[in-house]
Amino acid sequence: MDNDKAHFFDRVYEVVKQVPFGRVTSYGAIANYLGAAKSARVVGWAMNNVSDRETVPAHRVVNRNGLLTGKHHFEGTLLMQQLLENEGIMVKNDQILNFKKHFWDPLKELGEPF
DNA sequence: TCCATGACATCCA
DNA sequence: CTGGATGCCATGG
Repeated sequence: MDNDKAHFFDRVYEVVKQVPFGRVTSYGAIANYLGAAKSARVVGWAMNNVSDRETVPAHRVVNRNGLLTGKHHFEGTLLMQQLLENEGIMVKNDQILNFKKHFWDPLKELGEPF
């Protein structure tokens, strides 16, 4: 297997791990931070392929609309919402309220990797 | 190698 | 707001 391509997944994991408590980010933001804004789909794939759910808070990663599109991939349909609410994030109708307020942009917080 | 799918994003009707 | 279509990259049959 080519390690170069596999690095992309690890990159996603690292960024997600750096997401602070009570904050959320989007697939596109992570992809953009990695310099592949168009590869947002691959970011989601990395979440699905993630082995360490304990270290990788995938529940803090949602789509650009703040919608919990990936909640179906968790154990319970409400598990993802429960985890977010547990962090003080209000979720209504599978959508994060004040998403912009809880939004955590790696490019803005961590700064550009270059 | 080609085709289909996916936890996305963007555009257009 | 909703739905369809397109683009992107990676994985699997």
